[in-house]
Amino acid sequence: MQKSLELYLEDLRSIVKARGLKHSAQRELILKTLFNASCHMTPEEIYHEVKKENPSIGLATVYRTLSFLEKVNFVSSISFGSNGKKYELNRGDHHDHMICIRCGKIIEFFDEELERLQEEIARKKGFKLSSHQMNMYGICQECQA
Amino acid sequence: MQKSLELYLEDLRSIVKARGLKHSAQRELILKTLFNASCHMTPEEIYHEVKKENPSIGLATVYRTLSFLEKVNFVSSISFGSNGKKYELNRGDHHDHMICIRCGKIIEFFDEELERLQEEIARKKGFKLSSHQMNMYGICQECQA
DNA sequence: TTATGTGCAAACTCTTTGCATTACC
DNA sequence: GGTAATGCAAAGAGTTTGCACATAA
Repeated sequence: MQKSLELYLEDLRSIVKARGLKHSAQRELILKTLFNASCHMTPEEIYHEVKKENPSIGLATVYRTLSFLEKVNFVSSISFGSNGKKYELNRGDHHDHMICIRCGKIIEFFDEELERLQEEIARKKGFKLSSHQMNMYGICQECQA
Repeated sequence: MQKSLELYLEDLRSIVKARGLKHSAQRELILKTLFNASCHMTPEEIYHEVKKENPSIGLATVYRTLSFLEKVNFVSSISFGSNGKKYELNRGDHHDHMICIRCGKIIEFFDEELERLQEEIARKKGFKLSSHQMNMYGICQECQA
């Protein structure tokens, strides 16, 4: 069962309240946009999407909100070197990424053994793992054709 | 046995010649700097280091050279989101990274099972793997103290 | 009323590019 | 002599910040 948008919004409101911050329509709109997204989005893409519903929103608000949402663990980002980041909503189902170097497509996957192995490697080095990111670069099935 | 600087330079010269390009002292100096580096370096750090030996070198040359060296697989980079990249010489021994989110230290590691698992996951998805990058974020042993 | 959030524009950082000049082959 | 490489400065892209105003509590 997937977590609903309503639940995300409720959780966001609790966090906002708990931190003594204020409710904001923009923040919720950005969260909603990420909820509806079927793929990873750049800040610019989010900005354009959000503008459809609220034309007066500023790009800075998108950046500020994304930083906030990442800090409170609502979203994750993937870095693309000097080409910036892409964001996605944390849907509770952790996964890693295969990135096609030809068409840019991102394929998500989850592998239990991989997760277990990572924990083990970190433990061996005395490293307290908080998160990880595994990116596999290569050519996807379609682009090979 | 580690590959010597001389060998790196020889290999670089063959590649340069094979591509009909020209020898350049700057390129070799940058390669040498990466060879001597004990840790990952930003373009800026490389620039400052290289400047000690050749004060007239330009930052653009560093960027151009790093792009070239990465393209011919002499160096690898790690992305730090909007904070740019860090480079390291490819010493033939592939490894992954643990990055301390407190002090920024990068710990390298290699795990055979992890490598094998990655190949397997890619194969299952019909993905033709060309490289991967596994970054584990957390707190290193010293910072935990 | 008071502090947070916003929108705008300017500032900043990292990186790339255009161009005249230099260096290699 | 011809072409690649360089150094410089300017341009670009992505992101952050200062500030006045708007808005939630």
